[in-house]
Amino acid sequence: MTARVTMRDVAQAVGVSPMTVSRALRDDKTVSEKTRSRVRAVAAELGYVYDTTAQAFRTQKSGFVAVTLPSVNNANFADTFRGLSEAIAGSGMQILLGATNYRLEKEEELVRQLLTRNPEALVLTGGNHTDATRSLIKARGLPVIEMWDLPPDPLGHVVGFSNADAMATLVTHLAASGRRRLAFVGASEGADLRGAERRASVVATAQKLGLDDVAVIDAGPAPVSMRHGAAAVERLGARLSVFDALVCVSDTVAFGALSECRRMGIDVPGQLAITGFGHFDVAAVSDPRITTVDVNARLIGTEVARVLETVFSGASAPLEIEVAARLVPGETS
Amino acid sequence: MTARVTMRDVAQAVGVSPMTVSRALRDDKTVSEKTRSRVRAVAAELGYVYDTTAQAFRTQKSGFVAVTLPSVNNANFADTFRGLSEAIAGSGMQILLGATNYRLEKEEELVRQLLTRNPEALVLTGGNHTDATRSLIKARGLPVIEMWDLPPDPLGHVVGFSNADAMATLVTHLAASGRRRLAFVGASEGADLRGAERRASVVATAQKLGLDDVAVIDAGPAPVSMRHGAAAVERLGARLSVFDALVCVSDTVAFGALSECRRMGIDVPGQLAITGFGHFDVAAVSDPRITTVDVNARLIGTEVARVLETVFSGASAPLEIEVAARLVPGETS
DNA sequence: TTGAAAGCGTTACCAC
DNA sequence: GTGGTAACGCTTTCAA
Repeated sequence: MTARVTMRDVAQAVGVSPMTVSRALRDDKTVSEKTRSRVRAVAAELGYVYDTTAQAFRTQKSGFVAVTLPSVNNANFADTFRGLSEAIAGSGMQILLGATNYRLEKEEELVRQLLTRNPEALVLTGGNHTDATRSLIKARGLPVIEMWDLPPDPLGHVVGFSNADAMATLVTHLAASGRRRLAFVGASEGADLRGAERRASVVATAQKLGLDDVAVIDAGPAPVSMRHGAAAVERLGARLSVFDALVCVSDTVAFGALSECRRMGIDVPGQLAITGFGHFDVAAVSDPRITTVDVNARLIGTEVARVLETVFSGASAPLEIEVAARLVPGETS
Repeated sequence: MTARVTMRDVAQAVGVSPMTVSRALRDDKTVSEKTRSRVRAVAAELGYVYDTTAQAFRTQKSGFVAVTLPSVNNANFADTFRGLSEAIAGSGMQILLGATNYRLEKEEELVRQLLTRNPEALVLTGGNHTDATRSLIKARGLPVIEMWDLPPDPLGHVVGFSNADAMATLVTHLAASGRRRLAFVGASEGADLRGAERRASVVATAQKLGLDDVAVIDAGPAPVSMRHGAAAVERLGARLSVFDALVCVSDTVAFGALSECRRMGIDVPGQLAITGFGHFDVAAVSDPRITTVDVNARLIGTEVARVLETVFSGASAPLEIEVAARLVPGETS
């Protein structure tokens, strides 16, 4: 393991100053064409690797955007991440990713950790944060984007949609086709805040439309998966006949529920409607296709990238970008 | 936006030297208990945030582990990432993640970029890399782990399984239950290298067992999704009756194929067996459950973390850890 | 078109 | 138990 090759080494080999090497490698036009190509050649030959850490230190610009997601293990959030990564790639920014596991305390810990890396911006999922998280961020005064939600009191920029509105549309759709006895299947109270918003909206909308009181079925701790959806339906067993629609917190839960219904010989949508949320592949491909809401997860990522560009180019007024969530009727309702 | 609070500021406020602050914040026992708590209190009061960039620069240790994955948008790789993140969290290492989109040239570009951040180790998916990637890494002499494969000529450590063996087991299973006319459904040649290994193994094993020649069905460019699986079956139409088993490159493709078969009224597994790969949730939950191979994606991540710990604690001999992939019989075969 | 000097915030090392 | 000094590799700034 030989010592690291630095600009100084390259400079020595070429017979110029480190400063000239620095400029040459950045394609600074004030360096003569000839010197630039010499420097490039020698750098390659010596196996020189640029040190971004040193650059970040010197310029006090890390080139990092810190991002927290509840989980990568969720096709929606993964889509957002991909949209963001790909759209941001050109700008030379690196994403520093952390998963909160749907827990605000974990988010706080993560933010604390991420801030020590001097990110130039912070992207958070959702509008709920601990007080400590909020003050950490405010004290730092760096650009923040909250996504996947439309928080009433945003920390900075926002790219999201109204989970409540989206769910209201879904319930209205169910009511229009004659469903009146709804059950909401989601995670236990507490962890999944967007899920909780959806639940509250289902309950409120049903009430407004004069439907029966919504039963809330606890499918387990967040994140709730396909298995949780199936298990919840299995546990309900015969009591399922009380309902004529199962409103699931996500497509994964809905798919689990749908599969279990098949096993139990329940006719979907004949006896029971099932709806999901998120427009996951599984909803579009399953037979029957699951009625769901497309939240445009990928676009959220892309839009966040656009906001970041705006921010880095000097703009300052907080942006609020609402991404449309739309009903995608399937064959389960 | 006030100037950044540094150790110097804290030192001044406490009335000690920056050096003492540095030690105190690291809970160095040579600093008196009293001083340590004073320093902590003042640091909190001033809103001091530790600068990891400066530390990384000074110590020449970045605290980063660079990881490349073909895609985050794949439950298997996401599981590996999660296993790795969670297991590594305690060590204080941060993951620097990049997605290659299943392309070696993109991997090369990523590795180049990631290396400028001085990662202390590099974790790559698969054993195939461009020559440039290989020499970049070798020149740097940093610990490397290749995962998800058992490369014949590894760059360093390995945590993986044999895609070929796993697939051979699956084909043997199909042959044992009387299937003889197999079709392999996967991505187009080129991109998905683990997929290509699986394909080759299916073809070879079928030949060895005296089955009919395997038809290779191109479901599209990697990554192939549920939709691709469904579309491939739809395109086959009546020609599907030529086969008695569909061996799919992944569970997502298998699920798409299964759903389309349902729509077309094809009896699975009566007329046609379907197998997947990866033990995704969808395989275990769907009705019928899909026969698949559990590759223990999460464990791969955990084991990579263990190897990293070993490496960071000073060990040097290349480790090769084989993670068992096992057949998970379902109801589609 | 090129170079010299200074410094970003932290810590290893040695001194006291 | 604490402090002074120097250095990590780069780029800003000013000078030539």
